[in-house]
Amino acid sequence: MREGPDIARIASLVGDPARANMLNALMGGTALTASELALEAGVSLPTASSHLGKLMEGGLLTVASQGRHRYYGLAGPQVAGMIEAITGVAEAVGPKRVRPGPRDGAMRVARVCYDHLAGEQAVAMLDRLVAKNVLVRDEQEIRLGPSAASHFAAIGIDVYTKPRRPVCRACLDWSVRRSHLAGTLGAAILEKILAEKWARREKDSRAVIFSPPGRQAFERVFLS
Amino acid sequence: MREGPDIARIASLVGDPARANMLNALMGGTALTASELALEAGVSLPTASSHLGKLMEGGLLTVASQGRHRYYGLAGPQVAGMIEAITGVAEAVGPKRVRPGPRDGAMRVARVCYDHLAGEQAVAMLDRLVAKNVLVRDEQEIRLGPSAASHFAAIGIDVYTKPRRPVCRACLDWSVRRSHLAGTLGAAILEKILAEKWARREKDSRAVIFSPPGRQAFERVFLS
DNA sequence: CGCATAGTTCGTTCCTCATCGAAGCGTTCT
DNA sequence: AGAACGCTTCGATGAGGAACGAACTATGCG
Repeated sequence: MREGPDIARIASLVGDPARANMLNALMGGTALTASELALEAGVSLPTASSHLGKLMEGGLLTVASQGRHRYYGLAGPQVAGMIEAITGVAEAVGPKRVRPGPRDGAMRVARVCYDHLAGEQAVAMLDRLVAKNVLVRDEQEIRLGPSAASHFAAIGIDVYTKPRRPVCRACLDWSVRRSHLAGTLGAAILEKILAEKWARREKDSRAVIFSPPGRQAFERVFLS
Repeated sequence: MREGPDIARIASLVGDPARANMLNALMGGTALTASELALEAGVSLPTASSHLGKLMEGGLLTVASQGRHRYYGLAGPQVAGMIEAITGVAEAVGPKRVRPGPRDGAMRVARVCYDHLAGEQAVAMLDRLVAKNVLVRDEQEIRLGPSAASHFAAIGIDVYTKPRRPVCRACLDWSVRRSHLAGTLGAAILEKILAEKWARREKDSRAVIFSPPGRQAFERVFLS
């Protein structure tokens, strides 16, 4: 009955679980591809595409086509602010969850994020690689350092194998609120971790469980 | 897939047009009854009751029972802030409507708000009544002034006829962002306006159209 | 008590919209 | 060119939920 801006239209866009997950994933500021968002939301690609279309039409998203990839990002700080506000209310009225406590401890420590490792372990690893100057952090971007090629070759990872995708990318970690390493290099490292059987994936979950010796090996290689 | 506060749940509560209208109506800060909100949202009472139940369960509303009335209000400033944020986005991305222009001119000038008059005419009327000290504004409340009884009696309105409901109440006008007069007195005045045929109601709309002589009469009685 | 008003609950109907498989485009790599 | 990949469009299916009428509870009035 009332006139005025169509707040129901906007709110209902955020009101779908799949779309909410996508928006949440984009809150890190990094633009993501449709496939990544589909995984993030837990829906198929066609479904994700449909959702993205609606979010675009609603003006909540922008898109940048790069080759055959389409990078979706939040339309602006105002949209991000709105999501923050909604999150605040949801937190306030939501089930009084125990303080940052170990809701799902394993997930906080290490988990899969698309095709690479996320969680405390992943954040620590990126920190260490940057500290050792193997990787160079430059604002939003991450680049290979001078010793990167030899450093990773020693571990059995060729940083130049799949040049199609960006080799490195920063990806914001929801549990730690800091970045971890994505891109082909991040994917290769996760692949190695699983191939060496340092860790196994929890069934039907994104959690990654390290075995005690596996953890030692990982720390020796990436955190020393 | 992502953990975290259930933002979709909250957003979907706001995402229904009926509920959005209710929340919008409550943004004025005045608590309203279920019937008033049903009218505001343009739905039947049972439907409104169901919506209110959901908003309560979601923690967005509080309720205060007074006799057989139940006054619903926003749960707090955080909720109001969230609605503001959503409204901001909706305004920004919405159809670039012409500046406050006469979207529906008649509605801005005068319309029905539940059982009383709203719009520019109503706001002007309340201003004038307060200026003449017939009514006394005291913060949120409006009370009868010393000359109120005689003043309204002269027009043929008995301010003491229906003591069940508050005689006066402030109601925020969405188009002008200022208050107009609600309560039994507000209702009685609207009744008189229609009874005297100073104005007629637009079919299927809340607009109230004054005839030229009717407008003069109204201005003589209430705006002089 | 009986009647009126305010609100909720129940049950049914109906429609929107999320979902996915299959197929269709455009890009990139070999 | 052909194959692989990223993404969108189309069509069919299905479930959730918004809507209202009717019946029920609760409060107030005479």
